[in-house]
Parts: sequence; structure tokens; C-alpha cells
Amino acid sequence: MAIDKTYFDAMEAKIPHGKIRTRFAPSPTGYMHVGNLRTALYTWLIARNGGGTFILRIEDTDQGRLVEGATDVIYRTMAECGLTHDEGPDVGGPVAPYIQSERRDTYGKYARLLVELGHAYYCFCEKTESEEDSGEFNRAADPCRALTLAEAQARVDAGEPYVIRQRIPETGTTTFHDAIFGDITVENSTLDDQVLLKRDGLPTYNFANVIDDHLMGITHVVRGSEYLSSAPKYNLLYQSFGWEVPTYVHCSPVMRDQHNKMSKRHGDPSYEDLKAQGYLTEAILNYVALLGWSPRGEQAEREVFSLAELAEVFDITGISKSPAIFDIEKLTHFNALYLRAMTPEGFHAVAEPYIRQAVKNPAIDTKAIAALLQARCEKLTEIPEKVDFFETLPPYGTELFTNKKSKTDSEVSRRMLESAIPALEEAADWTQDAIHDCLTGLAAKLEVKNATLMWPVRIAAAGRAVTPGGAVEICLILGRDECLRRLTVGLEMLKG
RNA sequence: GGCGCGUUGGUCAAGCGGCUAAGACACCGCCCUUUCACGGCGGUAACACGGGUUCGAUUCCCGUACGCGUCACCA
Repeated sequence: MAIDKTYFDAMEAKIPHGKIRTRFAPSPTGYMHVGNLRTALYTWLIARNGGGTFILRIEDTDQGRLVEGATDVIYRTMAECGLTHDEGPDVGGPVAPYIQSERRDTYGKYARLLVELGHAYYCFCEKTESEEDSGEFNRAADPCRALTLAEAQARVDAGEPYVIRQRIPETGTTTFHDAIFGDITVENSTLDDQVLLKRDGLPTYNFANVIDDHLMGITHVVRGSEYLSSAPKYNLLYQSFGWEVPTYVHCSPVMRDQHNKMSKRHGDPSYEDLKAQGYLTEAILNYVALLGWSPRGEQAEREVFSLAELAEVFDITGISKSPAIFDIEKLTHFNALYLRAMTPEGFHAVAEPYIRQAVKNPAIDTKAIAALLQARCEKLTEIPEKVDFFETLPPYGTELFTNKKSKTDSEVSRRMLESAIPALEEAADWTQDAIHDCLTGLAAKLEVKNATLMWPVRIAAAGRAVTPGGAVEICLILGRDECLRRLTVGLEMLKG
């Protein structure tokens, strides 16, 4: 069987050259965990930083693990994060298709080309379980390795099932270069003749990756450091074909703790989970970027970066070699930073649905509540519990009226409320200033410090020791009638 | 177990032969203040260990320990 050289020439002719080309190549298993997101981010940043092209490729060679709707999660997450791709299954491109299951024929052709070249061979063995468990491989023990091409071809033609294995040199060493880890050398004798083409005719990840990365003109291969061990075999593959080896960028994993990677199994949050927990996309991206990468030199102390700013300053040399533990508290800090940096209108827009979860009363001004909340909340999901007292006065005990710093106790509070209620009834307006002047004026008249008056008013108005905003703001939002009603309730309790 | 990689405070990290070893989160204290926050100021806390190389090692080399990865017809 002669090699159809025109096919390979045609494939080569389509490969774009000259610019940086990177690819994010997820398996559609239905879960975009933080480590995945970070890999996508770094890959995107390398492309954008170099004015290059970013490609999305779907790796679905394992038919058994496909999850329905998983590709949609990927598309949605990438789009929400602003990690736009220039080529991919949905937008096409010069080296389509971008879904591996649609490239099946290509892998087969290249695998057989490699056989012709002598760097791979047909293998008809069925491994027993004990062989697999032993972890020991012995090239000499595989009779297929010694078969002549003609012998093997005859068995293939006879319909015997087979896989195609890579023929690793028995001796010597292989050295590859990684942009983060530097040069790594291994003995070829420690490498096994890995399967390239599976019995079902589909390629293994290891093979499909090399073929696609080459055929798609990928210049920077970004992936997790778990592939560091197989990188020598990839190198050998590139060499066997006579192809240029791309720049490898192996990233260390994102950990949940000292011993475990972030994973669905441990219930670690995916991007969507974090969104549902009240985190902003911008904050997530900013934090994730810093998990394993940091700016060097001049910018070393800087932590806050928009996606566009990251694209500007991102540099492979800033990527860390060691694993990073995901710290939800630091993410929360970033989220608070982003929340506070929003315009009041912007914050109100994202906060309103959460406020409305607890406050149904249409008479209550959510903008005023949002204004109080903006500096006091770290996650959107904590909003409802902070503001529910605006809806209904929660039950509370009179001990809340006692506060040392404000010099209040039940007796003092009773007197304060007795004075405050008529004063507020008579206030000229129900505005921030009017209420403020009314109460501070009253405090002066009673010859007590502001806090002594404000404390009981706030407690009676809210029924809570801790509230967003002070007495004046809360009274204002409640409205005069509801405010006076609550102060009266408080006064009755103190009298009781 | 073989092979590979890694190791600066609790966490993320800067450092790339000479520094009082940055900064951030968290934590603690003070100030501000109408509670809680925000903000401001300050504090506790680190170079895994042992050998070299060097006038001098966090930084370079070699071991040890610990950790991680990999050794699938999974990716």
C-alpha cells in the first residue's frame, strides 16, 4: 500500500505560519474547573499578548466520557469571560474541522504514515490485566514489534483487530525544552511504546494532540504539568515526522489543599459555581490569573488587572513552577475590590436581584439600599440576609439596646426613644439631611453624644445589632410611618 | 518502585551572589466613626535539611527529607 503523498502535502499547505497560534483544547466532560479556566486564560493571554491567534479545539476522542451539553458549558464560559477564540468549531477557520471526532480519517492516515516510516507498528496483542497491573513493559516481549510490515499488513488485511504503537528507540536519551521548566532529559529506555491509534480506530489523546497541534500550526502548546512526563514521547513523534517542535508551556496544577488538585469529585467550585456563589467574572479572572503567575520587575507589587491589562503585561516567564493552592478568601477579597470599584449604578444593577430576594415591598428604594451595601459586601449572595430587616422587623431582645461605647442601656434607650419619636413625627421633611439634623439636634438638646441617641434608634428601626448603614439611612429608607411604628414597638418593649 | 518535577511566612508570591528578604490575603492592634464595614496607620509571621563552590549564599552544584506528577487502547 503506497503512501498517498498528495494528501499530506495538501494538509501541510493549509497550515498558517508566521504568527503565534495557541489553542485551548478541552474534553467535553461537562465541568469547567478553576484549573481549566486558568489554562484557557493563560493560553488566550499568550496569543493576545503576542498579537496571535487563539483557537478552540474540542477533544472528544474518548467516546465513553462524553457528557451531553458539555461543549455548551465551554462556549458559554469562554464567552462570559471574554476569552474569545478566532478559530473553532462554531466559527470555522483555515484548518477545520476543530472537533477531533471529525478528524478521524486524518489520524489514521498519519498513523499509517508513521508505520511506513518505521516509527510505529501494528500490534495485535491483547494485554492481560496482570500485564497492565505490573506496570512493567518489555519491548522485546511484544512479538508484534518485530513483525515485518508485510506480515503485519497481511494480518490487518485479514481483518484482525489491531492498535498502532509508537516505536520508541531502545537506547539513547530524549531532551525537550519547556518554557517554564527548562531542558528536561530522559532515557528512552524509560519510555513505553504508547498506543497511537486505538482498536476503535480513534487516536489516543497523545497522538491526536501532536497531529492536530502540528496541522493547526500551533506555536505554543499550553497544558497541565501532568503531561510533562509524556512530553519526550511527543518530541519523538514530531521528530519522526520531521516536524518542528512547538514551544511547550507546562503549567503546574491548581490545588484544593497540599495534597489534592481541584476537582469535581471533592466538590470544588467550577466557574459556574463561583458565579452562583456571588462572584464577579472579572474578579474570578483576576484572581485565577494570579494563581500561578505573577508580574515581574516593575509591576511586581501590582495585583489588580483587567483582562485587557493582563493581555498587555502577561509573560510566560512569570508562570510559577510549583502548584498553587486555591484560596477562596483571597478570591473574596478580589470580589470585594471589584464590587467597590463599580459605579453606583453598576453596583445597583447587579445587586438589585439579590436585594429583591429579601425585600419585596415596592415602596422601598433599592438604589438607596445598594448605596449602603456597596462598601459592605464581599459577595452578592450575602446581600439578602443583610437587608431582610427592611422587609419585616425581625424579633429581637432588649439586650441589643445596651452598648457600652454608645453609653446606652435599657433605661437610657427608653428615654431616647421617648424623645426621638415625637421629634421625628415633627421633622419638616423625611430626607437624609432632615432626619440627621433632627436627631443630632435632639442629641444636643438632651446633652448626650450622638451615639447615645443613634444607637437605640437604629436598633429599634432594624431589630439588628449589625446593619448596613446607620440610624439615619435606615430611617430614611423605611419611610416615616414604618420607622415610627418600629420605634414605638421598641419603646413598648423597653417599657414592658 | 522506576523516571520526571517541585520546596521563601497559614495562603498567593517578589527575589534571579552582598537586601533591615518586597507586596497581597488572612490574623491582631490603633485611628476614623451613628452599629458593622470602607478607609488610614502599625504589628505577628518565611528562605525544608545537610554538604560543597565562593570573600560572601534564599539565589549556583550535590545529596537527604517531604510533596506532586507519570508509568491506560483516559484525557
